[in-house]
Amino acid sequence: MSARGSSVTIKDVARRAGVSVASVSRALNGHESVTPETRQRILGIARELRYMPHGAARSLITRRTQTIGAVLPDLYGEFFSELIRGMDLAARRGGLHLLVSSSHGSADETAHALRALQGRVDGLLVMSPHADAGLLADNLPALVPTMLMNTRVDGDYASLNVDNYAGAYAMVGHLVARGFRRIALVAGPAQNFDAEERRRGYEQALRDLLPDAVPFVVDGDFTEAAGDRAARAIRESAPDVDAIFAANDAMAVGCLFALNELGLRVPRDVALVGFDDIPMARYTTPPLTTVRVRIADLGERAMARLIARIEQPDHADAGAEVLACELVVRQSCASDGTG
Amino acid sequence: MSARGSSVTIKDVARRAGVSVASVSRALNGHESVTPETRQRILGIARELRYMPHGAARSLITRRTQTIGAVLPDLYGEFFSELIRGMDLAARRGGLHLLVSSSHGSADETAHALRALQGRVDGLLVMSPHADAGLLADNLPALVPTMLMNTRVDGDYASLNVDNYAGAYAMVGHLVARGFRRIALVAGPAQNFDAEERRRGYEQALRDLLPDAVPFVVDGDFTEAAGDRAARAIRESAPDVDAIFAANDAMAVGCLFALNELGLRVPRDVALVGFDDIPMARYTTPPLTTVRVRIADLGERAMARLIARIEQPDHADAGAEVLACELVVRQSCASDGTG
DNA sequence: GTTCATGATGAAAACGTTTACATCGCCCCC
DNA sequence: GGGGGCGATGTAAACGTTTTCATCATGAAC
Repeated sequence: MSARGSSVTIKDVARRAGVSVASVSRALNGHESVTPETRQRILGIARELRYMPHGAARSLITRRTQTIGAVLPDLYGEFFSELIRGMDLAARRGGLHLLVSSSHGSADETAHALRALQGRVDGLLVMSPHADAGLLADNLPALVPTMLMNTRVDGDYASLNVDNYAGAYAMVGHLVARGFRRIALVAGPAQNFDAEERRRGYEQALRDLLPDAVPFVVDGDFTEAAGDRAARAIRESAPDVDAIFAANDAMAVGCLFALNELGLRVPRDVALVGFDDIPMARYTTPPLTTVRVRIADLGERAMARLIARIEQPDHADAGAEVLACELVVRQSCASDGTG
Repeated sequence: MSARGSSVTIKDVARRAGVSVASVSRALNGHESVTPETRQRILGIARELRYMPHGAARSLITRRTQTIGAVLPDLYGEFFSELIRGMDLAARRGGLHLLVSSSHGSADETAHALRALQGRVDGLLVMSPHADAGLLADNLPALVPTMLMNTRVDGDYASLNVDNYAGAYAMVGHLVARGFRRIALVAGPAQNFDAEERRRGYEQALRDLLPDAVPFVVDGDFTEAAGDRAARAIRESAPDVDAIFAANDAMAVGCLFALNELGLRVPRDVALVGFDDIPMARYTTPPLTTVRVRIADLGERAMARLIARIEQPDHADAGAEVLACELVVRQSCASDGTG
């Protein structure tokens, strides 16, 4: 029928129904002050015309977008997959959409993403382990409720952090209790808040529990490839290492792969533990001892708190919350190798 | 300073700079017809005021959102993680954002998501293996460029499908060549297009290559838990099965876990193969023989085609494209068990 | 010293909604 | 029968941008 280039608007519906746009809006949004017959007629015509409200126009006037923006360092791997799942869960419960944006670990891109999200989201979930206070202060839209995750900055932002320090400390404690004495850490990327906290936990635990041991840290970047390289480097330079603590599970998986290729059996020849408890951890052979982060819960909780803040801005739950971790013992670090 | 509830707009900048909003807009968007000094003054004030353009308002007038909407059946697991990564890659290259929406496998939610995205996106990437033609016709915004993925419908939509049939056929061929004769299929969810095509490939290959064999299919739903259950069911009811073909890798991982628990060695006691080649597949023990889908490529390619359509609507690349799969042979189906 | 092009700027319309306010019947009640 | 209340509907403003068009000054060309 209409060969016009633009799509059908509320005006078209109003014209066809012989009413004003106000009535169409009211009918569509379920206001009560419109007679049942008019409403039916309008609804019928809207359906017939395949009318769909224009989101941007609606947002402009209502100041609501029904969307939460999530700015994450990356979208790659099981960790973020789980995180997004948790966010999606809570968002769906609140009837909200999820706009994900990856900063690819770059401060520039983080800034750009934050600015671009202004006016398209009702709230912001920002995980930027590499961000500093200035960046956030400069680029966070002033009036958009924001929740920071695993981020170093804690002015009076609302935030949610994982207790990386305690988790790493507990893991080292477990290894020591099992009799391991030469424990290497495969660290995460430099400048990364999570990575730094985990390393801090490792080092402090070593100081406390094995005062004579010297920390042995090899570099990594949270990827499987880095784990692979690290394991080979450790075997090369320090074959007496009896336990490898990878700062996340992805690297532990890489280590496991390399160790297998080197003909070493885990845990008989060397113990191996990780951090995060990604879904895959229980399916490796042997299943991986790790620190459970409840990644999906983290995303879900952050989203839920954010939504609460949006719905009740007065409550102003601007606190910093820390999520406890939990040691998950599987077969990859049995001291006697029998699991 | 300003204690007003609303955030700073272009008008505030204009007032402070003593110019009209038009000039501010021009300065900010890099138009040439504004003197260098005015531009500098405006830019300075904008920065000082932390002005950020309101996305919805801008979209309303420009009819561009710089955002692509992706409606996926789910956000859970490595498959979607990889898919999203590919999309993100291509989107970023085009300077676009990604708005993901999960339909949780429900037609209602798919419809709702599609409608809600009207006016917030420049293009739509829809993967709904469960959708039928009517649903899409009713709910796809008329003028929004759309790309369908792994979806049964193919009117004159632009689409991108994985060659599931050929992949499954090839896998069965490989198993037969290796000498396996009693091959069970752990199927995907009913009504799912991908699942149906893979099953069709399995059944046809069996008919062609092992005319005497009767197909043996157990139900599954693409989750690890289903794989676990299926493997136990197979061992229970048909211990003579010598190869298990899981319709996706997640279920294969579940099978592997169950088989290990049952004390069976893969591939010595029973061969196991999957489909998708998720990143994890190479890290299981033994590494998993599977059909590589190049998931990230799939997402990237779909996004790239969509962007091309948006930028050059005339070219109208509305074709149906099929992405070939590739057999990846690892150790989980060696016929002699030595890999 | 006109005329004309040019380049910088401003005024205002437009985008598609929602909603405060005005209007207009209608019915009820005195 | 008139006033008051109310329920249904319409009018128009508002949201924050971009962009067309008009305006105005400036300088060049004659």
